[in-house]
This record gives sequence, C-alpha cells and structure tokens, in this order.
Amino acid sequence: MVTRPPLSENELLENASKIAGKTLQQIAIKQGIETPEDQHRHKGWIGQLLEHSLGATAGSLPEPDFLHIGVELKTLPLNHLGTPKESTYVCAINLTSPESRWENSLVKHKLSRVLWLPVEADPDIPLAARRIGSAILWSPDKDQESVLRRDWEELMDMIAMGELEQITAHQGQYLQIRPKASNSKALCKGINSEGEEILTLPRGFYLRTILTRQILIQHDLKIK
DNA sequence: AGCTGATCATAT
DNA sequence: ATATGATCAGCT
Repeated sequence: MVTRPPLSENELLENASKIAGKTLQQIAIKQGIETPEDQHRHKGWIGQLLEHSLGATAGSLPEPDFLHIGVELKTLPLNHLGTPKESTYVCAINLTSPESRWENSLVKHKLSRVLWLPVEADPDIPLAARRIGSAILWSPDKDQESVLRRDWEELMDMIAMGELEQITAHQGQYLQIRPKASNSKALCKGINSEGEEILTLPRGFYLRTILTRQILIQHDLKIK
C-alpha cells in the first residue's frame, strides 16, 4: 500500500483517524511488512511503520516528517494506565558549536508542530496486537514553551561554558539531556571548560513524560 | 515503579 | 560520525 504525503494538516488528521483503533499487525500487513516478535532489536519499528502508513517523506533526512506542511510525527508509547511509558527523543546536540538562541534552536523548530500518535506499549500485549490511538496535533502553548525555553537555556548555557560533563538527566523540567549513541564507547567531539576539544558521549534532548502526559490530558479535556 | 544512562537498527 | 526511529535494563 502506497500512501501519498498529506497535502494539509486536515488530510493528515483524516489519515490518522483511519488507523486509530487498528493493531500494529493490521497496519504492517497493509504495508507488506513482517511484524517482529518484540522490539528488542527493532526499537524504531513502530515509528517507521506509522511514518510509512501516513505518507511521511523525510526518511533519515534532517527534515520534518511531513515536509511541506511542517509537521513532525512522534509515536507515544502508553503503559497499561494509558500514560506515556517513555521519554521522547527530540534531536541531537552539536557539542562543539552550541546553538546560542532558543528562537533559532532545533528543539524549538522540531516541537513547533507535532502529530502525537499514541500506541499501546504494555509489555503484556504482544507487539502485533497493540492498538493505535487517536492522534493529537500539538504545538506548545505559552506555558509549555516558556518551560521548554528555560530548560533549553539552562542546559545550553552549561554546554557553552564547557560544563557538558556536569550535565545529568536529572536537570530540566520538560527537557532533559541524555546520551544518544550506539553504546558508551561511541564518542564525539565536545569542548571542555578550558576551551579544549575532548571526546565525549553524543547527547540528545528528550522530552520528559510529565510534558507528554500533560499533552494527553489537555487533549482529553478538549474532547469532553 | 520511575528514572537515568546505555543501547539497537538503518540510511547517508 | 550523523541523521532518522526509539526502547532497554539496572539502580534507586
């Protein structure tokens, strides 16, 4: 099944509503794709399945999933309580020439328009049987953006000061910085407090579940 | 049970 | 090594 890229947000939402309630296996069969037993060696499988299913264009290019309508697709794994089970990866961080302004940052741009697609992720449900939920088209509201901005500025200040080795995932209310690498031996360049080049773990920005939980709640309240 | 640090796959 | 897509798994 070939899915044409959506030409508008409404078309994207309509396409998303058509797969709401379906199982991952139902979608995979339509795509002619095998469903793996589990995600241990297929961590990105659901995201890529749903990208294809909704006609995303970007592939592994540094572009929004739906380029011409400027929308990013994020799956949102839900536990047995229906709340987010995992944090959400946003983007990698250039540690040698850190961005200086929130307004121009990759995080702000990536999060400016996101289609959240909830998916059951209770480990008791076999991967093939997990159902897709109702999509949420989201942009940060004023309060959310101000917290994101504060977190980003605090963390990027530390990187700019050469304090990246002092950064821990404990920092940040909505945004946190964690390793984003193949393993702990895959290193990249960074800058220390003396301005010298060092080798360090690649890092990425992640959204805490406290924010994605809030997004789900906001949406539910809007429906009712 | 939640969270942080580590890890897995694929394409370029 | 970097981009994409994320989840795993041990510790508190």
